[in-house]
Amino acid sequence: MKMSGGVEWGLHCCVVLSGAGAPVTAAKLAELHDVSQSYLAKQLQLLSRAGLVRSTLGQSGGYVLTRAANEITVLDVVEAIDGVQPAFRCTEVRQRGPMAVPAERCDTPCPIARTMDSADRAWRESLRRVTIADLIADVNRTTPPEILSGAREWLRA
Amino acid sequence: MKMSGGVEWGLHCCVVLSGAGAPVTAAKLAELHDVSQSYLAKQLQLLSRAGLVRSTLGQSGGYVLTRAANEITVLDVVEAIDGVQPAFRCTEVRQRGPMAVPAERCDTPCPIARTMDSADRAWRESLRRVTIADLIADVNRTTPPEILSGAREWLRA
DNA sequence: TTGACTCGGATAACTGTTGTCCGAATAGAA
DNA sequence: TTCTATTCGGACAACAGTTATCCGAGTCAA
Ligand code: SF4
Ligand code: SF4
Repeated sequence: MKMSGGVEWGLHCCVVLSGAGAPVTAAKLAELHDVSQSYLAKQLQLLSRAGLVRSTLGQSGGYVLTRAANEITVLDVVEAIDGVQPAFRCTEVRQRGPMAVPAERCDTPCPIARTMDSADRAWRESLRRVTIADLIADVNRTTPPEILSGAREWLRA
Repeated sequence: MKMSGGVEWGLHCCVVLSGAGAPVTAAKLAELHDVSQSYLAKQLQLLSRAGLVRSTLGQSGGYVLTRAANEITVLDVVEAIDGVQPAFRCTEVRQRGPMAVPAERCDTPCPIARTMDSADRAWRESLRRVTIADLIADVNRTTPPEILSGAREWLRA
């Protein structure tokens, strides 16, 4: 089980975008994080489709957040990039084989599916509690100020 | 993000093994669930390595649970088959690029990694609360008795 | 009007998962 | 004790999903 690595990039991009007032291009973001700009573009497309960021075309274009940082949860980003379907997918094994349970008795989800679903919900709920604003606050507290201002300056250039 | 489909089979096998007093072969389990016996064997190997089941070779051999059903949690099975490493893996983006944070300042995990780790722990904790015995109790409650006894009889043959 | 710059979706390479096979080891029967 | 039928175990391919890339359509500023 492996989550898309693009989630990490997406979260970093949201944090950076929140700090920069002007639109930032995908190329800039890619260079700042030293990752493939083509692939990062794909992740930004996903964020755009989910309505988390808005893209501006043409010169001096780029990406901007559509909402305030405290209105975007980590779960929003994860679901935008990694998808919304849960990790566990039941294949209805109980309806196959010689001792199959008839389909009309399978109206209620089996205990296995319920357990997995409950765990998945706990996971998502945990991610929903943290917003981009929380991340920013933590970054501001733990990162040397000269690096923060330097990065902001580098973005503007 | 997708969990190994073998988890579902592994859980079903644990439930079945708990009901059968005698060792059950991989071929029987595969036919009962109507899945590839070669691939199911692979999953059973993983359960064996994790110490959840014990294999007996030779004639009248097969698999048996090593512990009581209420001593085996769903998390045990998941971790045995799907692995123990969390879905999110940090690539330390912050140490790369023009505005890299120096490595000596990265002693504490960043907020993103902490958030993901917390959610992963909540997920695992939720799975740890349910045991195979709980699953069995639920199955006994919701499955027609004739199918249960029929399956047990079919296994013996 | 021009022009250059932006994102967007369609297109390949790669890693991880799924599925299969045959050999080593064992328990029971002769 | 020997032999054989039967079992599991790890090594070997096929598939899918993820990762990475490219070029064209559309847009804003000059
Ligand atoms: S018993 Fe549960 S996990 Fe198994 S096939 Fe049915 S719904 Fe899926
Ligand atoms: S900031 Fe967090 S998620 Fe990003 S690279 Fe560093 S540790 Fe990983």
